[in-house]
This record gives sequence, structure tokens and C-alpha cells, in this order.
Amino acid sequence: MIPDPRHYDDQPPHVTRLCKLAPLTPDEIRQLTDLCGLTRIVPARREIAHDREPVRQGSIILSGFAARVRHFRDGRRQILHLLLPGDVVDWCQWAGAVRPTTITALSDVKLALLPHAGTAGLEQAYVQSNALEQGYMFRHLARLGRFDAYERLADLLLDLHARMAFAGLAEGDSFSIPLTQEMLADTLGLTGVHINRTLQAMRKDAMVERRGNAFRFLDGRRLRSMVDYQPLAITG
Amino acid sequence: MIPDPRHYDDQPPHVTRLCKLAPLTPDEIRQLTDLCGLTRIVPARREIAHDREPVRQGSIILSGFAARVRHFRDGRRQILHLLLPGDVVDWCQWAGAVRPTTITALSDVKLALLPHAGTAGLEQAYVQSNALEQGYMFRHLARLGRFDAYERLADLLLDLHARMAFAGLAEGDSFSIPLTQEMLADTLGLTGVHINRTLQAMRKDAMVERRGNAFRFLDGRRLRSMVDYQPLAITG
DNA sequence: CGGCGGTTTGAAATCTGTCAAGCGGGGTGG
DNA sequence: CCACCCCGCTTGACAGATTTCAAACCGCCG
Repeated sequence: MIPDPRHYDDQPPHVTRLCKLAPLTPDEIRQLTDLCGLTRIVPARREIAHDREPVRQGSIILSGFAARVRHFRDGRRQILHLLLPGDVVDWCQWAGAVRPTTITALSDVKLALLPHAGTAGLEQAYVQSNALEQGYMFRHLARLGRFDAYERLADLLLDLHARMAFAGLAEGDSFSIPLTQEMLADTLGLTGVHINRTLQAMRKDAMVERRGNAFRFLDGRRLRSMVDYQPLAITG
Repeated sequence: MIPDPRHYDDQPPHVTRLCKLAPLTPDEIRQLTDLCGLTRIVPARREIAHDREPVRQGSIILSGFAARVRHFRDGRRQILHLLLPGDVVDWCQWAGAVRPTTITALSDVKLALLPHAGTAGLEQAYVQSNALEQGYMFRHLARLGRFDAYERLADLLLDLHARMAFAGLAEGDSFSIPLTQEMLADTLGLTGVHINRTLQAMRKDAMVERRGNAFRFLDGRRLRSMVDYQPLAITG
């Protein structure tokens, strides 16, 4: 059911990802590949779509990071869910749906409109993508509720690595994410200062190596064991 | 689109709730009402369904509170999402789905199997219920990430009141929830001790009155303003 | 060269957790 | 009917994690 990842490594991330979520016909794959023509680019920090607006049509992220965000009156903000290349945004199942959160570009983001799910393969891929997203949200809840700073960061990095790898965007234990320490803080419910100190602690412990935006796990086993990490099951 | 709530106040909570989520035919309503015969009762603290199991058929909660829960090796646990009377559990859209979290009864819970969504009204009600659940999860994330203890508790109580009222289970600003302080703590990522102190602070501030399981908002306006509370939009 | 966003560092303040003990009511068994 | 027990609630003192505030540093770009 899950094809060999290497078959897709030369494809754009959104094609790699959706092909792993459902068996797609060559025609469906072509639809996805052709998207690379009709795209929209949203620069970093710009809002992509607003809370409570009616949803017209779903999108898919071709490159860059975005996030579902909640802003508070006093300037605080919380990143509710990170959106990575290949992720489906605003796919919904009934007319009259309303977007449940604001969506903001964290880096420059390239988007395409989501092909209508008229075919079985694409339909299943979207449903699966939705289920995966829900799974990652449940993890994020557990992270914010019961993990301390070190565990939160470790667990988030493990999730990001898994998601990037799934879209063909990781090399072994290395991956790159365009997030500032402030953005990681807004994701994890911490402050930028504390993220900085926690990253230093992880480096001192020889858990993670970091050069700019590139991360590399030095002791993935210990990291996973610390947070009892279990990869999300691909269901179907 | 949203009928007058009072029309349903003499109905069981699950009927009240689903009737507000979609226009149902008399026949569909009868299907829901008839569920009260074929039920299963799960006693408090017992597991209802386990993480990663294949989902056979959805259920609906007729009475009592349950929760999606994550347990950690060291005994910590996090309540990821509270399930209230009228809530739909395990409704899913494709064969081979797997339950993303363990589900546990917090009080004695009465469940019924979910009628198959063969009709337009029920289908829409389930989709809407799903969307609402997702909305409440996003709020819970923001709560855990950026609110302090006082705000978390206030915001959670406001959500619970809204959800209970929606199912016809609140009287004005009063509502009753079968949750121990420990369970509230596991929901909010705090300790039981701290929940206790925070409740006392709210009483001292004349925000909330509490007798046993019954809560009453004494100053709903101030409470809502403190956490910038906005009711979840019913979409459709 | 100057400025800007992002990172790093330190010291003090605050929030929340931990531990430990006592209280209270409701149910059970004698 | 009473004694007992258990679970949940309450309280206090203390420890620890994280935030806050402030300043300095850094690389990069105009």
C-alpha cells in the first residue's frame, strides 16, 4: 500500500507526499505535477487566509512553511499547527464551510489550488492527509500540556523531521526548516529566550546539531526514547 | 438554519445537538431518538476504545463525559479533548481508519452506535459535528500554549458551558460537569493542587460560583473579555 | 558605515510544581 | 447505628522551571 519512498524522491514534495497517502493513477499524478505552473507566492509574514472567512477552494503548499495561528489582543500569538510543503490547506467536505483559524506564511510560501477531488485516488489522499493532520494536532496538544521545554522541543523536532522525510525533504537524520527561534517559541508556548537556552542544552547533550536552519539528530534513539516517540501510523 | 433551541429542550442531548447542526427529517430524528434503546454503558475510569485500533463503527454519547487521552510512561496523562453528551466519536470517512487516540470514560458514560449516514441530513450533521470538534481543538491548543492557569480555566469553563448549552444541558449561566479537579488539571496541563487554588481565586474575584459539580458564571462578561472569548461559529 | 532582524547572555521576578499533612463526606461492613 | 476507610478536596512551605527585562552581539543588506 505504501510505495517505496525512493520512487518519488525526484518529484516535488507535494507529489511525493500525496503519492504515499493513496494509490494515484498516472493521470492524477499528472494533475498534481501540472500544478507547478499555476501558483501563488505569499511572502513571509504575510497572511494567507483569514479566520472565519468562507472557504472557496482548498490549496496545497508547494514550498515554504505556513501555520495556523491565533493572535491575542496583547500581542501574544500561538502557532496552532505548522503547515509544510505537500500539506493540504482548507480542504473541506461541505459547502458553506468557514476557515477555523487564520493562516500565515512563516517563510515565502508557494501555493497552488487543490485539484478537485473528482477521482477516487485524490479523494482518498485528501482524506488521509486530513487524518494525519489531526494526528499531529493531538500530539501537539500532549506536547503543550505535559512536556517541559526540553521535551517539547525534542518532540517537535522529531515530528518535523518525520513530516519532512515523508515529503522527501530530509536526508537521513538531517533536515532544514525556515523557522526562527521566535517561531519555534510561538509553536511550543515558550519564549524565544528559552528556546535559545534549550537548544544550547540539546547541543551540550550531543542530541542535536544545528547550522542555521539545518538540524541534524546526533542521537535519535535517545531523543525518541526521552519523549516516548512513536511514528504516526499511516492508515488505510 | 439554526432552529430555536427551545424547540429541543425536552429532547435527549444528542438529539438536541444534531438537530442544531443540520436540518433533519422527522425520520432521521426518529432514528436518533430510537437509539436510546440500544445502548452500552461504560463505567467511570474504564477505557472505551484504544489508540491505534481499527475503527469499526462510530458512536454517539448519550450521557456522561469521556475524553481522548494520552498516557505517558511516567504516569503523567494529558486529556486531549473532552467528549460531552451529544458528541460524535469515531465517525470517519474511509474504511481502514485507525483511532488516533485512546478514549476513556471520565464519568459513567452511555453510548449508542452511530446511525449510518445514509441520508443527507445526518451526513451533514456528522460533518458539522466534526468541524466543531476541530474548532474546539484549535482553541484548546491556544489555551495550553499561551494562557496562564487562571485564563486556561476560565476559557475552558466558557467552552464547556457553550457546549453544554448547545446540547440543551445548561440553564442560563449554570451548568454541571462530572469532572474532578484532577481531571480538569489533566485537561489544562496543570496539577490538581493548582486547579484548586485557581478555582479559589476565581471565587474570590466573584467570577464563578461552584457547588459540587455545578458551576455558575457570576460575571460572564468580564470572564469572556479576559480571554477574548468568541463563540465558535456554526457554519453551514 | 549604519541599521535591522535574529541570536545570545545575565540577573531577578513570577508562576507552577512538589511534597506532605490534614480535612470532609459518602459508602461499607460490623 | 457507628466506626472506618477511601477518595477527593484543601492548605502550607519550599523548590524549580520559565518569563521578563535589558543589554550586547552578529551577520547581512542597503
